[in-house]
Amino acid sequence: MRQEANGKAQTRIQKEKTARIHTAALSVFAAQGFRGATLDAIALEAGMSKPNLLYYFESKEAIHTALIDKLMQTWLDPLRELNDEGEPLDNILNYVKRKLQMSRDYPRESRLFANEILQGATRIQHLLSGELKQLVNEKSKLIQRWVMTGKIRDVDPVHLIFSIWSLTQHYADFDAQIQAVVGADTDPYPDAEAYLTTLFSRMLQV
Amino acid sequence: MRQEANGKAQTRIQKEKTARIHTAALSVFAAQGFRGATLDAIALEAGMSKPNLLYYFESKEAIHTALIDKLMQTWLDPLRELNDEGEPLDNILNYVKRKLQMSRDYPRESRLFANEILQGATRIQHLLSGELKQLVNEKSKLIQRWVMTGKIRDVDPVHLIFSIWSLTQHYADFDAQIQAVVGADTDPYPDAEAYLTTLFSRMLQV
DNA sequence: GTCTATAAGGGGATAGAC
DNA sequence: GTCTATCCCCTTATAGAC
Repeated sequence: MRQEANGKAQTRIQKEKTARIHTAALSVFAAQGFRGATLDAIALEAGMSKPNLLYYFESKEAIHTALIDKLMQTWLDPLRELNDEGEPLDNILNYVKRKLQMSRDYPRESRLFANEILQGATRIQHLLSGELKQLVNEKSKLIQRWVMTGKIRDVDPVHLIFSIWSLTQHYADFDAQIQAVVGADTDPYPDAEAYLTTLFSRMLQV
Repeated sequence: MRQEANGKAQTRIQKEKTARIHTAALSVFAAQGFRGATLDAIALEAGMSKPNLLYYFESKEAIHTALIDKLMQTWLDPLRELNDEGEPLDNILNYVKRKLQMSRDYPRESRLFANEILQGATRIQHLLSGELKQLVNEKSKLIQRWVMTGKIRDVDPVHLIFSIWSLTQHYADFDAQIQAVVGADTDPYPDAEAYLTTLFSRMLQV
């Protein structure tokens, strides 16, 4: 039985190994989905044997859960930081840029999340209808106030948030399709940022 | 060996069975992904035994391929029909509405496609970098002409197309998340259509 | 802590009776 | 055409030596 599987005190070597497993599992789960991922593939990617991997995590499910939990802690941070300081439109545009940057920097995390939602979100249902819903409601009110006070044009706040998620995560999740269209040698992100800035500016600017 | 696995002449009963398998497999593949889907689950859903299922399709892979091929025949039809008749902005708005309607009417097809892209699109790579890319280039030129002649505002045509795909398919693919936020008893599509119409109108109207 | 060997079970596919 | 029984590989997880 592993002693420290739930994030308690760990030796340096334990931390290093669990981190390597996290990284390897993230790659494999993001690329293959939960069922498509195998412990063999994760162990290979992490450079250790399968039993060794299972010395650090008690099951495949446990690795996946750890990854999802870790992801959900930070995934909503950009939205949480949407606030009432400065110009409302700039705040929204900055949120869009930050989310797009996350797609670029953490495409595996985005795909892990997308796989989870696409297949019914059974493992994170409680987070979606609890914390996520609550956060969307809260930020919707903020956006609604901006509309009421004439800071931005009239818009459905909830669908505005959905559209930001959709448009930014698309560049990570549908990367295979985007690369096929623009060519593997072309970086789509500069054009994407320009396009999204234009889109939200024109839609919201009074 | 099945004689008619590749869409040749079939008896009425063969057609009916293969259709039932298609429908069942679509549900299961869309919900679970290729690896997550099992022949047991498909057979159960189709109301027949597993060997019976394999009498009509020689393998799990064959069922999946048949579904993907069928899907790809029609998936791009709305974009193909984007043309130069009538008002450019109306054409684009109609394309958006039609794509959104497809998400509503065919969510399983959308998720099947999303699963495929998300996991690297290895099985349809040739279609993406062939037919799809070609079609996007062609329609981009059309949109570019509308920009040049001042029919719509200046916009990156390729990213405009990406954004239409992203925003409309999002309502099918991320349904679990959307339902968690708006509530399972609320139909998000009317608001979604209003929101997307506003979005693209404001962005493109001269 | 890490390994080799292996148990246990799921799942794709086939054999052969009817 | 359809079924029951079964094969066999793949995959998760454990046993036990080192």
